[in-house]
Amino acid sequence: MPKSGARLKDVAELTGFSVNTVSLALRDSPRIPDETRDRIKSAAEQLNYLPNQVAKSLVSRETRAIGLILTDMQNPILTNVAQSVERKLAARGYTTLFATSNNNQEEEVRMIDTFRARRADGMLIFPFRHGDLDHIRRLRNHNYPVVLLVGEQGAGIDAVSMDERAGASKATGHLLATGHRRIALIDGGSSLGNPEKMDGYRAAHRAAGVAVCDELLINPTGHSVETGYWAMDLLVKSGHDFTAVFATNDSLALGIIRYCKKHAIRVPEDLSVVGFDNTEFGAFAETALTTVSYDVERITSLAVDRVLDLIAHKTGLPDPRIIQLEPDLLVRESSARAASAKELP
Amino acid sequence: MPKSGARLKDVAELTGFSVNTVSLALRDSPRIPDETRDRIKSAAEQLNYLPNQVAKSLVSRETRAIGLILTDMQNPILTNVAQSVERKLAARGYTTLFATSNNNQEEEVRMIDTFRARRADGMLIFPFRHGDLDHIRRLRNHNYPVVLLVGEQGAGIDAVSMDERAGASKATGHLLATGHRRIALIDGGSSLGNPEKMDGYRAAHRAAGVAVCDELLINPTGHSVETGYWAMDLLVKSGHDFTAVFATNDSLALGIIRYCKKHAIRVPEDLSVVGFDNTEFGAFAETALTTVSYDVERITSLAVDRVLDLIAHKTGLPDPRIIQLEPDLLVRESSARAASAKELP
DNA sequence: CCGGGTTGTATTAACGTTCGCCCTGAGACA
DNA sequence: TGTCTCAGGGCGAACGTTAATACAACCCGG
Repeated sequence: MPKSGARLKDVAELTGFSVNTVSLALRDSPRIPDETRDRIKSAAEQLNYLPNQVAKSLVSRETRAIGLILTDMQNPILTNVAQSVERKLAARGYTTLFATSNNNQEEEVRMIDTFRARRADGMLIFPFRHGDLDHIRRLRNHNYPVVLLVGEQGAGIDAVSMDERAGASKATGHLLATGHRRIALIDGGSSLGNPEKMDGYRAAHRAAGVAVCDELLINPTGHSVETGYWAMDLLVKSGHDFTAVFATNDSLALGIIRYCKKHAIRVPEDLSVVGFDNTEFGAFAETALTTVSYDVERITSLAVDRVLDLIAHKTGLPDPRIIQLEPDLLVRESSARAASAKELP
Repeated sequence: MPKSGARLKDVAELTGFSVNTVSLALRDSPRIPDETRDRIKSAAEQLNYLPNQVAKSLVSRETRAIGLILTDMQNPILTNVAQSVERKLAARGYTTLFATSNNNQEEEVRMIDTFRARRADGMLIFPFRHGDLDHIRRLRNHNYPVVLLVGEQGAGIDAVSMDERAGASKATGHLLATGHRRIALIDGGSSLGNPEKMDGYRAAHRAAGVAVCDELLINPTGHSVETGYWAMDLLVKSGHDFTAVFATNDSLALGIIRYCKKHAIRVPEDLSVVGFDNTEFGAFAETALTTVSYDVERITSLAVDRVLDLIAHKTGLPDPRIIQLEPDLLVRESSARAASAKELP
C-alpha cells in the first residue's frame, strides 16, 4: 500500500469502474445506481480509503481550514478562546491551523504568510500590537477574510471583541466609587501599543475628577502571575502610597495577591485588587478576585460566524464590521471600600 | 488578480520565462544565472507571489503539517504543551493542525481521520482513554507517525511523557511520610480508564504498609478548579475523616483550597493538600501549592523530535520507543506534618 | 425503424507545483 | 568543418481529485 493510503484509482481498479465513477459514487451522486454505489463504497472501506483533502483543495480552491493566531497561551483567557474557536470551527467542518506569535511582530507576519501559503480560507487573529495593523489590513485589501479578536475602531478590519476601554473604565470606576484615590495600574499592554485599558483607566479618573498619579503606572515584564508578583514588588519598593491596584488581567492580579500574602499586606483591608478576564483561577482563588467579565463563547461564536460569512462572499468582501461586547464588573472579595475613605455624603 | 493570488504562471508571463524556469529561479537553483534569478524574484515580489503549499504538498507528498490532538484546554498544563509544541514545530518549518477531542472518544477518532485526510505528516496525541488505544495503534500499523503524550507501556505506540505513577507515588509518599494516614484522593482519571495516578497512590500506601480507605476515593466531574471545589464539598459531606488530600492536578487542588478557605478549614494546619503539574497558578497561589513537577519543555522537545524522526523513516517505522521522564515533588506551603502525628522515633 | 431522451459510465481537462528529460546555441577542440 | 560539451532554458507528465463533456446502450413514441 502506498504510504499515504489508497487513492480513487485503487478503488477504481478493485471494482473495475473508472476513477470518475468511483468519485461520484462515494459522493452519493444520483447518477450512480444503488448497487454500483454500494459495491464501490464497500471496496473503498476495504481499502481504508480516505479522500485526499490536499488534492481536493487544489481543485476546489478552498481548504476548509482557518488560521488562528494568538500572541501566546499564558493567559487562560486566550486558551479558552483557542479551544472555543476550534470547537466551533470543527462543528462547521473546518480545521484549525494554530500558531502563536509569541508576542513578536515579525513572527506574527511570518505566521500570516505561512497560513496564506497554505491557502487557509480565512484567519482569526489576536494581533500583538493593536495599533500596528498594516500587515493585516493589506491582507484584507487583497480580499482575504480576516477577523480580529480585538476591536480596533477605524482600522478597516472586521473585529469581534469586548470593549476593553469600557471594562477598564468600569473596574477603575468601581475603585474610585469605593473611595480609592491612589489607584495603581499594572498594565502590560500600553507599552506595546495596546492602550485601550489605560485609556479606560484614565477616562474613569477624568469622569470622577481625580488626577492620575503617573508614578503609580507600572509596566510588568509580561502578563503572567509571576510578572504580576514582581511588578508589585517594584511598585511597593517605589515607596509611593496607593490603596488599590488595577491589573489588566487576572494572572497579574493573582501574582499581586500572592505578593501581598507574603508581605503581610491584607487584601482587601489594606489593598484592593481588581483583575480582568474573569478566569476560573480568579473566581476560585482563596481571595476571590474582583474582575471584569465577558462572554468568551459569544465572542468566539460571533467571530467564527463572521469569518465564515466573509468567506461566503465570493465577490469581494463587504464593509468591515466591528462588534464590541460590553463587559461586566464582578465585585468579589479582593476589593473593598478604602480604609481611609470617609463615608460619602 | 485571482482570488488566491499570483501563480508561477503569472510570474512567468510577466517575465517571459517559462513556469519551470520561474520555479527553479525562486528556489535558487544553480542552473539559473544570477541575472535571470533576480529578474524573476523581483517580478514575483511585485506580484506578491507566495508558493501554493497545497499544490506543493500534492506533488511532494508531504504537507509539513503535524496534527496535535488534546483532550481539552481546561488544564493549563495542556495549554503549555500546546504552545510549546507549536513553537517547536514552527521553528522546524512545520504547521500545527490543532484539535481538541473534548474528552470524547468519538471526537478523537473523528479528528484523527480529519488529519489523516489532510495528510498531516504525523500526529501528536494526548489520548482521552489511555487504555483504549486501538484506533491509534491502527494508525501506527499503517505506518503513520504518531507519538502519544502519555506513556502507555506496551501499547506498541511511541510515547513521551512523565511517569504519572511515579509522580502520584511521590506525592502520596510525601503525605504518608509526614504522618498522614487518611489521605483522600480526588482523581478524575481512573473512572475514565486512566489509572496511572491511582496506581501510584495505591503503590505508595502499599510501600508504607498503610491501607487505602476506599471511602476517601472521590471522583470529580471534571478537572477544573470548580469541580475540585465541589468534589471537596462531596468529600467533606461524606463525613469521613481525613487529614490530607491528593488531587491529580493543580486546578482541582486550588478548588479544594478555596473550599477550605470558605469553610474555615486551615491549609496546611487542618488539612494538607497536594496537587500535580506545577502550574503557575499553584506556585503563586496565596497558599503555594505542594505539587508534582516535571519539565514540559523537555517532554515536548522529545516528542517533537521523535515524531519528526519517525517521519524521516521513509521505509517503515522503527520499533516504538516509550520515554518516561521522572517527575519531582515540590513541597511548598499547602502540606505539612499531620497534626495528630507523633514525632517519628 | 428512426429520432430523441434517459441512464450509466468513461474521457478529458483542469487545479499549481515539481521533476525528468529534451532542445538549442555557442564555444572548444581536433 | 564536424563533433562534443555545457549552459540556459522549455516541454510534458505527474500528484489525486472534481467538473464538464462525451459516448454507448437502451427505451419509447410515432
